[in-house]
Parts: sequence; structure tokens; C-alpha cells
Amino acid sequence: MKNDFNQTEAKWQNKWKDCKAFEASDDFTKPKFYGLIEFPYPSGTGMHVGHIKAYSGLEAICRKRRMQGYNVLFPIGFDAFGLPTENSAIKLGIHPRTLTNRNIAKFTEQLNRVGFSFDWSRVVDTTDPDYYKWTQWIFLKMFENGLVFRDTTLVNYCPNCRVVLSNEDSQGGKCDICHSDVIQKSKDVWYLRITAYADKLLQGLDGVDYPANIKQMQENWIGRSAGAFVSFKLSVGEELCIYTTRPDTLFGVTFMVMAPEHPVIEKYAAKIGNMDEIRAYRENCSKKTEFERTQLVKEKTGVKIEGLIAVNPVNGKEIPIYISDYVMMGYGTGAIMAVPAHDERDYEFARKFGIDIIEVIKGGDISNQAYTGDGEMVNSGFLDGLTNKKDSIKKAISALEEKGIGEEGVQYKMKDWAFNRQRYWGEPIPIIYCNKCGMVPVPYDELPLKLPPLENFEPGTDGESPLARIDSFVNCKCPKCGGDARRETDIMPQWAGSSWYFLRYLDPHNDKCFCDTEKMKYWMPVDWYNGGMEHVTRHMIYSRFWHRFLYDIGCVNTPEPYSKRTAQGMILGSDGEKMSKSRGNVVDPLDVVDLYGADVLRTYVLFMGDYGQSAPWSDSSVKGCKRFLDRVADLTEIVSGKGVTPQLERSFHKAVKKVTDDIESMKFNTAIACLMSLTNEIYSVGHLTSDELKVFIKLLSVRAPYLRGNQRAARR
RNA sequence: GCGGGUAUGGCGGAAUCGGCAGACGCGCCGGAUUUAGGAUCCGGUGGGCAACCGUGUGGGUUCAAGUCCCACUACCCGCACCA
Repeated sequence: MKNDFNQTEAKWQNKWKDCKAFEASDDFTKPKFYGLIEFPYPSGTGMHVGHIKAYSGLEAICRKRRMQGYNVLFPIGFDAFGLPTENSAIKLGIHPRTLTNRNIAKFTEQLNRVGFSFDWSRVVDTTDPDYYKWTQWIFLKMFENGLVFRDTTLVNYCPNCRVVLSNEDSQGGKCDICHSDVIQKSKDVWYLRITAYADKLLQGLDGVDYPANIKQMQENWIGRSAGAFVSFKLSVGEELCIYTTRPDTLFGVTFMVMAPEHPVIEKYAAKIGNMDEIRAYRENCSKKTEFERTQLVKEKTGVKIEGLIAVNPVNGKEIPIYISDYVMMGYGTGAIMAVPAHDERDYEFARKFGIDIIEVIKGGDISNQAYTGDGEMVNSGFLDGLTNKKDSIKKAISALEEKGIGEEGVQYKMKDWAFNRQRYWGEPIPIIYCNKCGMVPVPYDELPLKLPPLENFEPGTDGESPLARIDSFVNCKCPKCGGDARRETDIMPQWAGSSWYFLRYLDPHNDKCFCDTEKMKYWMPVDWYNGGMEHVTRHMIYSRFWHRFLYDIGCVNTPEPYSKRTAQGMILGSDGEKMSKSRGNVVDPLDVVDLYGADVLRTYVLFMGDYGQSAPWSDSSVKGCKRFLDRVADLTEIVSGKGVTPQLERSFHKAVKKVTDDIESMKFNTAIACLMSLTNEIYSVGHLTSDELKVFIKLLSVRAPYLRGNQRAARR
């Protein structure tokens, strides 16, 4: 009986399929449970053990909810657009469509073999025109609502992949896809105005059940700071606006700093005495990689702008202006007021360039270092004597607003979402350029704007999408005036399709709208979303943004998409290192299925340690789980009419409670340990009734579903 | 630098409220079975001959601390010249 698991598995897979065991019904009278896992990217290498762990956790919860009588939706789909597929299609010399279909087929087969109880009647594929029609539709809705704009700015650019990357896609200065160094390049870019939703995304965190660290990471990523904008008059007549979180230290300002790329500099080039030096410095900065700028360069550098002087608006003092790369063009206004006495960076800069340091907050020793703590205000006119930071900031802001030289303001670290990619395998951006009418959206009834067939889809060397080479795609008529026009040829980024997929699952075949309202009213929000930590500041932020936008325009009924989020820990290689091909420590989950069966694989990934922590793979521990499941299968041999001892009965009751509770808190490891102990105890007693065996199998079945089927078969 | 986390046998990890530290599994040791190996089953397994000592380090609170408080160390993750 022990080695026929492959047959048993196939048999139950067919049985589950035939009786549609896992299809959710749209019976709105039942209590619902919407369990969501991050749909996979169907790569050519197939499933990773990490997928198994991620899905097995929520799978156990969904199976439990079904037993509890819920109408459970546990869907699956494929997030299939993107560079990895496109790059490997180029390498293999086949079309990304062909490759995607092949990969999806492979994943589907693998997922079925592992026995996940997904509702296969609702599969979505982000590359299906019937799906991306609605991705484009949402984009156009955003366009309509002023959340899409074009701008020429410095952007993250990957020279290797030849694409513009968003901030989220270039964390740590590395390309998220190929990990090469990202450079800064001035480009014309499509943006989604996600910063307009920064406050809503922050506030939304109050009402959802996410672990504290995930909330914190999102808060840090959004990076809200409160302060003030203040205008400084320049000697050339113009006003220079800066952002500061400490307007109360205005009397301590002894110089100003602008980012090297600040437009004011070129504007007054004629009046600046040392433009050559300034341009040379700027040139130098743009060559530095992110790594050099943030890690290596401890020492401050900069150039004084000769012939440009600012006036401190509160005391009329004339102060010099410098450019330095410690001020970023992309944050605040690209210029700062420097208060060396109370800011470490300004202090360092002032020391190096011999600039005055004026104390305005008592409590430190500014001859030694900047003092950033609290204290009594001094040398500060109307602020003198205040001792509380909050009070002094408040008073400073009201004074600035009264005099009309500044106002309260808020800044975010989060930047707008750079949304176009110069490649092929993605959703075409549905915009048309007309000489007369400007940017015109593709009419809704012409969606989906299909990706045209293409022989050679290699990226262009000129920073243009391969789509730009297809005249029949590019040339079109303006929907407004009917004149000759050109299509946008860039595509959307990888994250577009996944920003709303959980809605499409509710109504995957609807061709009238992206999802029926009544269905959303019943199913949303997602009750439990499990996934990886790597998506916390990418997919999670993006999809919350899209969903909140859809809420604001009345298209969905909940402001937040996910009411509860959990994250599984990584599975490391048996050497304790991250699994990677180059280290040769990758475990193929299907090898485990072949060798021991799917139940063993699923039991092991949940037993190997704390679900939320990373843990190394161990082949011999897998065998331990195999032994355990074999021993459970053999329990049938000791079933008799004789009841168990009172003590064992108590253990059964305890196990029911423990397993029930532990699944809820994702402590699968202790739930399984408890069942192992119970197994040992049953064997030492030596017999049990078939009713008791049923209880045992039920407790186990959320993790090892085939076994349950096997036991049922054994009884027939 | 800022934010978050972790630290318990040879290994992964238990310990729900401050109450017998090390559940469960792996590994290892011994035994049974076997021509042998593998597989399986049974028993043992924190350290120390012992008194005793043991949850990263140093203090503290308590009848009682892995758990609470203070100070530190190491490692991991995220952000990072964010004004």
C-alpha cells in the first residue's frame, strides 16, 4: 500500500475535478471566505519549493474553512507578462506567446500534481486580451481622472534591459530583473500619480490586519514628512523655494544648497561667474552610480555658485548658495536651507567649506558636532525661549504664512510610478498622439488594444519599443478629429496586470465590465492574502493604489482590497544559503513528489519550522515526514471495535483543539507535531475505532489531502 | 545613520498567562529483523564522573525569568545624504 501514491494521487485529482470539489459558487446566502495567494509568474524553470510553501499555508486554511461550511473562493491564475519571459523567448528564438502558453501548461500540471484545491474554473492569465482589455480600461480611467501624465525627468534606467524602471523596481540601485547597476537618465516618461494617493495609502493601513512589520515597511516606503515650504529671495530677483521639516531653525540658516541639476542654475548661467566649474561638477555627479553616491562618498563635495546670493527672509542676512549632490532633485524642491548647527550633513558641509555655524537650539556642543535634539530656542527673534519642538515649528509656520514667505507642507519619499517600458511583452499603452488634438485615449470600445504579432521583438537600440517598428500598429487615425496620428509604442510594466487580478477572479469571463458589482459586494474584500515579503513595497502598494482609485470612482465597494495579509518565510538551500542555480542548492518540488508523494512534500514544507521564518531544506527531515505519513496510513491495520482508553480520548480532544487553533495562527509545525505525538500514543495503546480514525484523518487532511482520499478508499 | 526582526542541544525548532526548558522531527548511539546493505520496528540521546551547570553577554525585578525591565553584542531584513 505504501508506494502507490502516484496512482492514488492521479485518481483523486480526477475525482476532485469530476465533482468540481473546489469550485466556489455564487450563492450569496452562504458565509464566504476569499483566500488569495500571489499568482505565480510562469517561468520556464517551473515551480519552486517556495511556491509550495506559500500556497500550502493558505491551502490548509481554505480546506479548513470548507469543512466549516464556508463558501470558499481559492483561485489561481498566471501573471505572465514581463521581461523574464521576453528575454528567454529571445534566447530560445520562440515567440513569448508560445513560451507563455508552454510555461502555463507546465505550471498547471505541476500545481495539480501537488493537489492544491484551487478553483480552476476561474483561472486568469494577464496576457489574455480578454484580461488585459480591462487593465487598459483601468489605465484609461486613471488617464481620465488626471492620474496619468508624461514628464521628462531623470529616471532609473537599466542599460542592460534597455528599459526605464520605477523606484520600486530599482531598489538599492540595482535592476530588479537583471541586477545590473541602474543609471540615471533624462527621459520622457509616463507616470501614474501614486503620490496623490500617499495619504490614503497610509490611512488605509489603520483598518487592515497586516503584521506590524509590513505596515511599518509600507509607512517607511511612503515616507511622509511634515514641514514647510519657504521662499528665499535671490539676488537675481527670482525666489528660490525650499522644503524643510524644521522651519523653526530658520534663524540658524547660513547657506543654501541646490541639487546639481536644479533648473535655476542654467536659467541664470549668464550671471554666474563659475559656470564651467559648476557644469563640470554636475557632469561628474551624473556619472556616479547609486552605490558610489550612497556608500562610498562619505565626504561632502560641492561648488559655491559665484554671483548668486540668497536673502534669509526672517533676518535679511545675505547667504551664499552652493550646489552639492547631497541634495536630490527628486525630493522636496531640489533645494534646501542649510542649518549647520542642527543638521549633521549641513554641519559637515559647513566645516569643509568654512561656513558660519549659528546655534539656535540650546543643549548641544556645536563646536564639536551638530545638535539634533530638543532644547530652548536662542538667537531666533520671536522664537526665543520656546523649549518644545512642536510649539516652535507651529509658531514658525504661522509667522511664515502671515508674512507670505512660506506655508505648511508635506513631502513623501515615494515617487510617482514610472509606468512605461520600451519592450514588447506587456500591455500596450492605449494612447494616441495627434498633432492637432495632442494625447488622445483609445476609445473604450476599441479595447483591447492588442499586442500586434511581431517576428523580431528584440528591444531597439535607440530606446524605442519594438512596437515602434510596426508601421501598421503605429500609424492610425485620431479618434477625435480623424486626422493622421501615431500610437504610443511603449508597454505597461510587469506590475500592471497584478494590480487588480483578485477582482477578475470573481467574474473571470465577464465581457461587459471587469467584474460584476453584486459579485464584488459578496466576495470582497479578500479575507486572507498570503505571499512574500518581497512584494510589500511593490505589488502590495501598487494594487492597494489601483483598488483605492477604483473605490474613489465608484467601481468597487471597499477602500482596501485585502483585509488580512500574512507572509511566509523563505525556504533556503540545505547549506543555509538562498536557493540559486549558481550555488547548485535548488530543490525541485516535483522530484519530492516523484519520490515520496505530494502529501509528504506539503506536510514537510509546513512542518520544517515557523511558517513566517526562513528555514533551510533538509532531505532527511523530508524522510521523517514520509515515515510519519506511512505510519498514519498503517493505522487502518489496528482499527477494531474496541474503544480507546480514557487517556487517549483526552489526547484526541486536545489534538482537535490544538490543530484547530494552530491552523488559524499559521502554526502548522506544532499542529503537525501534535498529530505525530498522537500517532505515537495510538500505537502504544495498540488499537482505535474507525470513528476515531476519521477524526484523525480530518485533522491531517488540510495538509495531506490525498491521504484522506486514500483512507476513504481503504474503507470501501 | 534610521526602522524592523532574530539569538534555545550536533541540526530545524517547541514552551498560549512569569510556573518541571529542550515538545515534535532530523541526526547520532544501542538493540531486533536481514547473508549484507537499505527499509522497518523497539529503546536511548542538553552538558558534566559527580555535586551541579545550562535559553547570545552583563545587570535588575520576582517565591519563580527563555519569557518582564535596563544596558550591550552578533547576525538577518527593509530604507538610506529624504532636508
